[in-house]
Amino acid sequence: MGNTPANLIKPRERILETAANLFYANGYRAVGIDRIIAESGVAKMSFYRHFPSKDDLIAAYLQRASDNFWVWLETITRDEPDPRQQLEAIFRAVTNRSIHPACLGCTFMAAALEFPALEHPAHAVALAYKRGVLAKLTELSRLAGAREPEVLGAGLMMLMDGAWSAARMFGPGNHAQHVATIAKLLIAAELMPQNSKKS
Amino acid sequence: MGNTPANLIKPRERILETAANLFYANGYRAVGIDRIIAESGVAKMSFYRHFPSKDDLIAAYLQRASDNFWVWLETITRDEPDPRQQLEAIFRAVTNRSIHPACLGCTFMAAALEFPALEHPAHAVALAYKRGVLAKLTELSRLAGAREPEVLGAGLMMLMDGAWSAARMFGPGNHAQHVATIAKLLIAAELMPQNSKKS
DNA sequence: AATAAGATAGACAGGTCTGTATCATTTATT
DNA sequence: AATAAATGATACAGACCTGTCTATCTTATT
Repeated sequence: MGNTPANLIKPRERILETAANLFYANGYRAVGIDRIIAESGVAKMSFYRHFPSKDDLIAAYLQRASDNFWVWLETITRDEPDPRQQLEAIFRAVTNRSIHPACLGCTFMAAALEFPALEHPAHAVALAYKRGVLAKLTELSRLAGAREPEVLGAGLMMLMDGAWSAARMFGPGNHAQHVATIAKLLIAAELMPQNSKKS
Repeated sequence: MGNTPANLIKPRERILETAANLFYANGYRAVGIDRIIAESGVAKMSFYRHFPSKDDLIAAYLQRASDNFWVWLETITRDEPDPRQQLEAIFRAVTNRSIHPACLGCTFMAAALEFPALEHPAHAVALAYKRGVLAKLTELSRLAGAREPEVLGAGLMMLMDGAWSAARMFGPGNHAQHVATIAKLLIAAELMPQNSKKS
């Protein structure tokens, strides 16, 4: 008895899985260690053996979330033939994810808001992730032939973060449903030199 | 002695002012009642006479922040002759604010992230505010002659929230500096029918 | 089978949080 | 000046939080 699948997974993974759900849905300060321990079915000392402190757990969770995101991005863009279509594919995926009821916004943004200090481990992991996304979008913009890749990259980045914000703030059925359309429009505009002349 | 200006302001205002600074900079759960009381120089019972609970204070603060925002928006758009230029003026102002060192992102977004339940008073006030902004941007888009005002309004809304996110996540000198350029580009694209044809 | 390592269970310490109670003092009203 | 209302200072209760300690039990390794 008691040989439920959950008990066969090692404690560290069970903790990270439980923490992921709780942190994402409720935030970081709102979720206590006791609750994570109770819901993951792990002893307190086992927890502190794997994670010296709550901040360490948060940082580990964010790192795992970051890794997961890059895998997700890779699967999305894998079959797209060129940079422009890769960008458009990314924003179709963002649309699909944003309007899904399970989407509760961006957990990295939540980390930055709850831990304002840039040096805080949680903020640092979140910032590294966001820097990576911005760099990726900028690089794809450059490869797609944008006149000002940094500007287009910044614009797409803001659209993406705005979509996550909409999901959290408005709940299901929010205006992030239009992000793919807007992104496509923006890409088209920045790729046509006649539209990007200075004022 | 002790007649410093701060002591001449009524307790309720001192509390709201202190709470504004602390909540905006640190978040809501991270700031305790005791700290607000200490820094505003008010007795605990005076606090609880004006605000029955911490949640009431948070809601009152957010309502005041919302009022302040609409005043700010009014001053920005007052002298602009037409809807399109009003939109562009808004995003110039967003740029200026985002890149300022004192900008720590959007306090309403922080409220939505720390209080996920849509029914929570803090989230409710934040959501009402965001709905208002989205409606305003959509209305200006419509008046400016956008083919799909809801799409343009949604896009501008996401750009704005993305700019606030950038400010919080990256600190001073972030990619929100390009939001005015991007917004202008997007408006131009959506106002020219040949660019908004369906795929 | 013997030994070492990891996990469980629960009590516990020290701190912080929200909110209440008590009582003296200041300010405003009449 | 007398009275009512608002504020100040501080102690306190009860809950919760992070992290530690001890002692028992299960699982790997050799």
